[in-house]
Amino acid sequence: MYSTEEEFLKNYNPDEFEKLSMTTDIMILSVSDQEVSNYRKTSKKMMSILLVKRDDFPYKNKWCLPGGFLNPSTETLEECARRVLKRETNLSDIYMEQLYTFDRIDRDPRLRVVSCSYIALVDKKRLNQEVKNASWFDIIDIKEDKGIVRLTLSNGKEIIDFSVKKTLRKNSSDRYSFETDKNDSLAFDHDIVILAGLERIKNKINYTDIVFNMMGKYFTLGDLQRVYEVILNKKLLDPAFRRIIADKVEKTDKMRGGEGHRPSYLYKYKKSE
Amino acid sequence: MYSTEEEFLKNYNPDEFEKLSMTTDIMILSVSDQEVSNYRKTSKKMMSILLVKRDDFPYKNKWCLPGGFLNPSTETLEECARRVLKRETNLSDIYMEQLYTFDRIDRDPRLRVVSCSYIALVDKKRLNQEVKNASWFDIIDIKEDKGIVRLTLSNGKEIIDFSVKKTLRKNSSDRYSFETDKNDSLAFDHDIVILAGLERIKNKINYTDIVFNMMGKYFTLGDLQRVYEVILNKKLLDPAFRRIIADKVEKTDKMRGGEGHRPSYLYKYKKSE
DNA sequence: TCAAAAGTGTTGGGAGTACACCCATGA
DNA sequence: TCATGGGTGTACTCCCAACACTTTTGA
Repeated sequence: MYSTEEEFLKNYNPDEFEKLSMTTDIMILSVSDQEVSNYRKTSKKMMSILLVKRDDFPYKNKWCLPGGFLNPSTETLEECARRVLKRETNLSDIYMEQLYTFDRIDRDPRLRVVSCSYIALVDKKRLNQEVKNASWFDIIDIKEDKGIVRLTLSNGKEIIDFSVKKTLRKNSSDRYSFETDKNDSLAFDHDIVILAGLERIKNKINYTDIVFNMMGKYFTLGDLQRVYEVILNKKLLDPAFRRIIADKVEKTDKMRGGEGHRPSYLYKYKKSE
Repeated sequence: MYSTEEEFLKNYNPDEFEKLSMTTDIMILSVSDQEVSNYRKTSKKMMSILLVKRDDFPYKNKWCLPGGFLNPSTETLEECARRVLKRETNLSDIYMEQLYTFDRIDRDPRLRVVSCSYIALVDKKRLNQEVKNASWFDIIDIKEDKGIVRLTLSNGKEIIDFSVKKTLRKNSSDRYSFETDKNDSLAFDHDIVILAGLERIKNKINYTDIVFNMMGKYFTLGDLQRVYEVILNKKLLDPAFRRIIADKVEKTDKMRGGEGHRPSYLYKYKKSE
């Protein structure tokens, strides 16, 4: 192989190389409310991911994250990702960050594809456009047992599940590496992308303000807390939670009532300059 | 542009696309000792980065991170990075992790190149091979002022410096994005890669055991503390530091003396569970 | 003898945990 | 009236910052 650009260019012959393509794949994450029978209870929150149903050959009837090929002559990866995001949500101002570049050599049997994955967070209520083949899946269950994480997703009509092996990487490394355990429903390595994405959000929620990208302008502290709880996958104590987020939110004089219990003040996000 | 693989493949014509290439660029980081005059004092530690001098046209006499082109038909990005690492250090068991994928569209004026960058941590004392054109640069100064980070590097003969603008990304985002402020010495966008890499290490040192990849088998707690201090760029208090790392290290019965002050026990890394 | 680093004990404050409690609502 | 969530006060624990202090060495 060529080590320097000089060498590379000197020997550059397009036909000698197998063609290389890149895609961006985006995990668009939001939070949805599950309606509940008891008039007193608050609605249960769940994380949801936007998936697209494929109808082309090797992946017929599988679901995958929205994605698109990079056009190397006109756009950057981020621009490519934004283009996909616009196509799927019709919005341009969504929070988005690069997640990881995945490139298992056989991830697509037809082409050598390197995929740069992104995470996007959005308030589902902002979306109005129905996109062909796209559907929101709620994460109705996450179980972790002996390093195997099992996810169950549902879009109301169809239930899919898959499991991923989560291992600490060898030799005083840091985080986890993921490996498919069982996956019949998602195309490519998108099971891994989703797990890595959820892990990232789980970490970041503690030291950043990213949650507010999934909230509307006004929200109750109970709502906010339930979003935290579903992302962290654990119950939080009310007083503790309120103290922690106290300086990130601003109380308004609006209230929300009519819910079978004491009404609550609405808050809004307070940017800490 | 094509949105799905199906569309893409149907229209696939290699000549229509500008060729896309990928490289891996690796920030190989280590810690070096600066000899000191006073026989009592311990040697000052500094972070060092391995840079390669270029002698090809557009970058003649500029320095850059070691890197290499991906061969799409035979290797993954990680394998490509390991190949580069082996070439530069002659070692195969170095700690390495993916950093970020950079792809400014004009980062290389001759080709559309997407670069996937990696960080590698190594104990400099393990290296014996001299590599042509490669040289270790010590970070002799880091200054941050009004969002501009200025780095000064020296390899003993040559001093280079550059500065990078560090901004919080818009709209309740999380971390920083970097942008070149002034850079006459490094090729491509490697100033950004270095800053992003240092930032990553600085964060990770607190919640992982990555430091030990830069340490020899046996070390004193003073040495270890000084490595933390140079990475975090601040002084730590001895008792606090010892408590924090207490369960990560194991005391041995070896000692190091002959240094003009009380000798110290040597410790080794203790893998947790 | 003494400067420098090795190494340890003690105290105080701030953050998170846990629990107890009261308030307001609509069916 | 009462189940339910909204909302607040307080006591306790644990971690870490800060400081004080002793020990050991080579020139």
